[in-house]
Amino acid sequence: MIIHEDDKGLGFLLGDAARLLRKVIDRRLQPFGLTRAQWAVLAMLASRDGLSQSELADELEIEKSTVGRLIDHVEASGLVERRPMANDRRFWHVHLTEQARPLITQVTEVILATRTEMLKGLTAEQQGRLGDGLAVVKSNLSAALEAATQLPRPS
Amino acid sequence: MIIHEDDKGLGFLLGDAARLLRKVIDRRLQPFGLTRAQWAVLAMLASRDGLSQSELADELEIEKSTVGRLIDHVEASGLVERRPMANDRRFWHVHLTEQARPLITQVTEVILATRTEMLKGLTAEQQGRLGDGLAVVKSNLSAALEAATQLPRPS
DNA sequence: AGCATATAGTAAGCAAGCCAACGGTTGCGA
DNA sequence: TCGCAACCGTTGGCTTGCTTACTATATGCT
Repeated sequence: MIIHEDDKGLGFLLGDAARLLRKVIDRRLQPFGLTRAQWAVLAMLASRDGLSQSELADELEIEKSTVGRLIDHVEASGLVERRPMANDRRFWHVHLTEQARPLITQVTEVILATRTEMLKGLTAEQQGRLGDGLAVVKSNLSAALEAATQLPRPS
Repeated sequence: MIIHEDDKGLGFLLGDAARLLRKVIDRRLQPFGLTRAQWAVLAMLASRDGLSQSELADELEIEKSTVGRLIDHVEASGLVERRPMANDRRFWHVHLTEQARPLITQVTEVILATRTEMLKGLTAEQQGRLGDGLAVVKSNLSAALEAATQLPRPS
């Protein structure tokens, strides 16, 4: 009765699901001129406007060079604005523009609809367990990454 | 007690976990001169040698243009060979080379070790439920993608 | 004061996805 | 038989991601 797609392994399953999700969202956001990655930036700023690029990189867990390019795009689209900081000229605060607000409310609906569609057929409890499981996996992988990075073993 | 990383939503969680997994595997496969995507090709050929590129694209669920470039890489590494098909000169069969075999057994161990590491702290039943949940999500997303694609409704 | 170090952001290069468009083969139908 | 449709693979262009290296600015230590 259970689906048990074990042929390809959980790792591939995880990658496939994530890739599919990106594909679906990219398509649905195309009419808005956005991609999934750009939306992640906007969504973060919607709740915490004025973050610096490095803070954004930390929150989104991607590299700062990637964040820089993403902001180039959304800034070119006029959705975001880099404002210099007075006391420290090294970094910028990234702010949403006026025209971003209405677009964000629209896109949020699309995203939420997609999420419920993606979780169709799962009970609330199953969804919770899925989230818990993914969180465990994520923290295991973070640990593995750090362990691999610090080659100098602390003995 | 439960981790419940719901702030960013299940979609982001899924993407984050998948991105981390790719990062970890890419690092661990770097000594072998492989990436995660190239490994996917080799793993598929290991069980079904001689597939065509289109068949590979179907199995791996990625575009044929992506498959073509992946094969360019692994072919340049000497792990794979494009053999013309006699009766139909349109396509090639992709075959593993001799030197690929031992490498595949080595890499398989790394991959399996990473999988168990990624699932550390989850019981077998939890792992099963995680896989089932992901499979449901994946099939929901596939359906969403197809629905979006076929604009001409068959009425 | 002055130099070393750390930090914010940028730039260049590569891999992997996608899409769209093209060229070469095959095969079917008029 | 001829031509058109379908199919396989390639190419080019775009976005995102990582890595590494670089510039500019701050800060801290001597």
